[in-house]
Amino acid sequence: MAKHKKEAFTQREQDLAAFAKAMAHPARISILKALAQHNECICGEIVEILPLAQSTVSQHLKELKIAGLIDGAIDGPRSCYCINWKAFEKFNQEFNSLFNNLKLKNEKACC
Amino acid sequence: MAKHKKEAFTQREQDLAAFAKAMAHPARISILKALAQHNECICGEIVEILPLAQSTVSQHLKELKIAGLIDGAIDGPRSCYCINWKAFEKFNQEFNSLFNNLKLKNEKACC
DNA sequence: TTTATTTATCGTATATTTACGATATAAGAT
DNA sequence: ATCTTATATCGTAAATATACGATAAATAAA
Repeated sequence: MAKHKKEAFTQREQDLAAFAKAMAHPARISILKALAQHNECICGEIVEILPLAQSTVSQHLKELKIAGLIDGAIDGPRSCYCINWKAFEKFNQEFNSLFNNLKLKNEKACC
Repeated sequence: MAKHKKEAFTQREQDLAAFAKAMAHPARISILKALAQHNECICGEIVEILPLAQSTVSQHLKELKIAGLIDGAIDGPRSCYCINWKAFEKFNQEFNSLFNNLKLKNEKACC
């Protein structure tokens, strides 16, 4: 009885949650940061930046790619990743429309 | 060998990841949305909104509270929750400083 | 062709998350 | 005092996530 009930929620809720989930690990934040700081794709440097085994980094990269936060291209024996800015833009909009717009009205906390 | 290595990352990375993790489930997004739309605390209505058992909702609320995204006050037999706007403000700033600022420079994707 | 290099995937052990029902707790209502 | 209502916590089963080493795959270099 631990089957996820994610289908029971709206698509927007699921999408926002999926984006958040992709960022829900410091290693992935670190990867995203490294990619965001480079204008060009990074190929192998990421493995050296992170304190994790190569296979683990590869797994994190895969998750980020599946979630759509990064794009990747295979370039010979090496791969090439970069931030998918469109996905971030969409997340930002969703996040703001959910919270920041409401914040202006409801600034005063009640507990 | 599945021990988390979160300590190996910076505090900011861990904090951002922890915030994202709290939002990484549609049920919690739904709870946050409901709370954000109300200026006053919702007590029991949340359980009725969600398609989940009362105990499960309570568990999600607890996670959100521990992560600091919501505040809660016990008021007799019922509880009272509301958004912690300060935490959202902080997250927004961190997120923007990590990604949106960089985005302006690196708009052009490369793969 | 063989060898080296780089990255992805597989197998697997452990940890964490998710969900539920059952039960405890705490205060108001009767 | 007892019953009702609202919420939290416990126990637990199943699902997912995390990490690593080993290995595969794919190209470049020799």
